[in-house]
Amino acid sequence: MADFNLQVPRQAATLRLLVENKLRSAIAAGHFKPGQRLIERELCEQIGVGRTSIREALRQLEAEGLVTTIPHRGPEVSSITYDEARQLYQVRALLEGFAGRAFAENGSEDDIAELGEAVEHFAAAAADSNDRSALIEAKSHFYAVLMDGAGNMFVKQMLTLLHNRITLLRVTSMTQPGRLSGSVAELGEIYDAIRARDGERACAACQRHIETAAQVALTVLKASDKQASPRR
Amino acid sequence: MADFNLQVPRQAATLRLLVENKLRSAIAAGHFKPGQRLIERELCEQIGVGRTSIREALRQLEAEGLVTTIPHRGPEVSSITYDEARQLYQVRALLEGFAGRAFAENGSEDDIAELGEAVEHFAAAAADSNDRSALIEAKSHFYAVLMDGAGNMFVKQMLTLLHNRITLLRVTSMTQPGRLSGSVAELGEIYDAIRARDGERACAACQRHIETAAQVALTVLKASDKQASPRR
DNA sequence: TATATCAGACAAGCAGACAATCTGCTGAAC
DNA sequence: GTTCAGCAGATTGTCTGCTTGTCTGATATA
Repeated sequence: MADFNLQVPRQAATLRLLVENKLRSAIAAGHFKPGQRLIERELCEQIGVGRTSIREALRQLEAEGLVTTIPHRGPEVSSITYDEARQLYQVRALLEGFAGRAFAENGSEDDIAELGEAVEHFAAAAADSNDRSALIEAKSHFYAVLMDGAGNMFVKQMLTLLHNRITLLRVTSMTQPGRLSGSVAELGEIYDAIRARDGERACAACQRHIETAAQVALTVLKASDKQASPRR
Repeated sequence: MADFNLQVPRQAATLRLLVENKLRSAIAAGHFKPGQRLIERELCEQIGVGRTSIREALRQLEAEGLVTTIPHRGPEVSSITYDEARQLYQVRALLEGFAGRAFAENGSEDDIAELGEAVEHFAAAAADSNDRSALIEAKSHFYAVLMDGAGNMFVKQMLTLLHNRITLLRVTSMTQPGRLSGSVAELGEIYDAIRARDGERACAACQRHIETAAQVALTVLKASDKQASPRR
């Protein structure tokens, strides 16, 4: 954490990136719902930029899987079927398990210390039950530290992608009553295993964490999922 | 394989996709080398389309990691360091292992039969040592069948991505003398394990296959890699 | 009722223009 | 001779207007 602040303003430019992030968070926040069409001209007006920037940002989101573009009809927010969600969680468990193992085996002491702090922050946020955004923030930070410490940029990239798509589900396991303390315990287990440099255990703990989350999310999904929208 | 041909012409449109594929294969073929700048106007002339299409296609490739865009300087073909290549092969082994296991456990009999054919084709192409393109074609087909049968679209997506980026290395393990028969044997092992419905063995076989390929590729890379180009 | 046709909506794509920024070079000051 | 300011060229970033192709739904007709 010693060298990250000098060059940050360097990439601040490019309107396109701003639009991209704007749209991404709007989708994550549920402002645009899955299946909703995203009409270029409307977005131009709402965001206040030209069509070029909008189109290119949409192309980026399309590549990430957040929006689906139907030729000559335009982009819409991707929807995700029950089955896809299941697959998604499978891959996520696989990758996070790998990240956990890699962290345990190769992470620096500094990384581990930072992870410890992240766990504490999360626990603190969980205790203060009425600050949801802080909770989400804390959890994101935990994952960021975990993925950075794992030292594999591809895993990080892919997990970020998967994470974005999971937000499409609008189902966080944390929204379920009683899950919160479970989450805290699970993150704690991950941290313990990593601190002990036990790769196997860290991998298993990460996977268990995701699998538990998946179970909760999929149950909720199944209940609310009459049938999925037809594939493109 | 019974229902894939009626709707294929349906997506033939969108100039952007054509440009995208054109560029992708040009990069894969080594026509554009890592580090080379891609100037929009030149591409417009070479391909014969407007700047819009070029830019959007480049955006897609950027998201895939094939090109890197430096703000106000433009896109260039991504280069990949030795260390990144190592990470890349790690993830690939992880994901292909998963795919192999999933195929063994959930693949249909039809899928398995098709995989068998793919293996045979590859072996035949390997025997005829002077048809390189057929060899590459056969190998791609094997992977395509493998990933399809695994039944996880995210894994497939990610592996496709990784595969594209590996071509950036311009180092195929198959280019090494003597590796070819090894490859054939390894694919055979994968097929055997899957046919026996032995998930563990299939997973291990896939991982071993990638690890062997990685070893060869990384050795070659290390020899030719004085130092990597500076990160963006 | 069912089919055919038409109009509107909208993305796909092109062309041209201007602004912002990077890069390298020239020339002047020390 | 070295260093730095400043200028010019190159190239992307962004906007705008326009044309074309395609889809959707409504209207008209058999």
